[in-house]
Amino acid sequence: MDDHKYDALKIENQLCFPLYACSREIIKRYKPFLDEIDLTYTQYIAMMVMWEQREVNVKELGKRLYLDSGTLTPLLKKLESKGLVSRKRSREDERNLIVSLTEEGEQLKERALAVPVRMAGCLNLTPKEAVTLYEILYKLLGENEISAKKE
Amino acid sequence: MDDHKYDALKIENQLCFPLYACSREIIKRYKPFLDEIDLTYTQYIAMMVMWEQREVNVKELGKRLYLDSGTLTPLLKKLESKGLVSRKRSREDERNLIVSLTEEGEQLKERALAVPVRMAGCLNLTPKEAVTLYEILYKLLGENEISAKKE
DNA sequence: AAAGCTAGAGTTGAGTACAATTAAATTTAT
DNA sequence: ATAAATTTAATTGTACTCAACTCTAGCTTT
Repeated sequence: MDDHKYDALKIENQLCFPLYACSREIIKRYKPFLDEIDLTYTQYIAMMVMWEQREVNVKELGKRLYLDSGTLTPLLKKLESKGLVSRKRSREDERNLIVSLTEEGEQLKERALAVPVRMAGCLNLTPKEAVTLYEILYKLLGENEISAKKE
Repeated sequence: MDDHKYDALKIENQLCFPLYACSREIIKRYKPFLDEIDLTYTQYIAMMVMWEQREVNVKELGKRLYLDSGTLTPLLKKLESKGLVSRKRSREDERNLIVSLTEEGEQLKERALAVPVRMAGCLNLTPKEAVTLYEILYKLLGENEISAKKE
C-alpha cells in the first residue's frame, strides 16, 4: 500500500516545474541563433518591443515584458552601450525615461529576422498544440493581471 | 496595406515569450507560501527531489531539475547551511557528491505540504486545460532530451 | 505655497542560470 | 601498467530576476 499523503510534493505532479524547465530549455535553444546577433534572450525580447514601437518608456516596456526597472535599467544601459537604443528623460515629465531605437538598432532588425525562421524548425509541436499552448499560457498570464489589480 | 515582413519578430507571435513570462509569474505566486518555509523556488524543487529520494548525487539531481553544477553547487551549500541536507563524497566513487536529506530536512516536508495546497487555488485552469498544458510541456521537454542525445 | 502623497527609474543585495574552464577521480586504450 | 580520454563537481565570469529601498519629479490638499 502506497502512502499518497505526499503526492502533491512530487515533481512529476507539478505544473509549474515543467513550465519553468521548458522555458529555460527553449531559451537555451535560442542561444546559438542569438549569439550571431550578439543578444541575450532578454535583450532580444526587449529589442522586439523596440522594433515594434521605436520608442517606449521603462514602465511600459516592463509591463509588456513582465519585468521591472531592476532588470531593465542595466539591460537598457547594455543595449545603449551597444548602440542599439538611446535613453533620455521625457521633456514633458522628467520621471519618464524614453528609450528609442537607433539607426543601428533598426538595422539589426533585418539580421534578427533569421532568428524566428531558424527557431521555427526547433519546436516539434503540431500547429494545434502550439495554438492550445499559446492560449493556455495567455489565460494564465491574463488572470495574473487581474489578481495583480486587486491589490 | 500592412507590412507583414516583420510579423515573426512580434512579441505576440512568440510561443517562447509567454512560456518565459508565465513561468516567472507563477513562481512569484509561490513566493509568499515559500517564504513561510524559508525556501526559494529553486530550493523548493531541489527539496522535492530530496523528499522523494532521500539521497541523490549532483548529476542526477541536475538531470531531474534541468540544472547544472554551476547552479546546484551553491544552492546545495545553502541548503546544507540551513541544515536541510548534508553533502559528502561517495565512498565508491570520489567524483560523486552525495546529497542526503537530514532529519531537519525530513521534518520540513510536513510544513511544505501546505505549499501545493495553497497554490492549488491560484491557477484558474480547468482540469482539462491543466492536463493539456502538462502534456504539451513534457512533450517539449522530451524532444529536448532527444536532441540533446544527438550531440 | 508648503506638506504630504504618488509615480517612475535607479540602486542594492541575494539568489539563480549557464557557458567555459579547472581539477580530481575513474575508466579506457594501448 | 601507464598514458589518454572521460566523468563529475567545483569555480569563474557574465547576465539576469526580483524584493526592498532611495531619489527625484509631479501632483494634491489644504
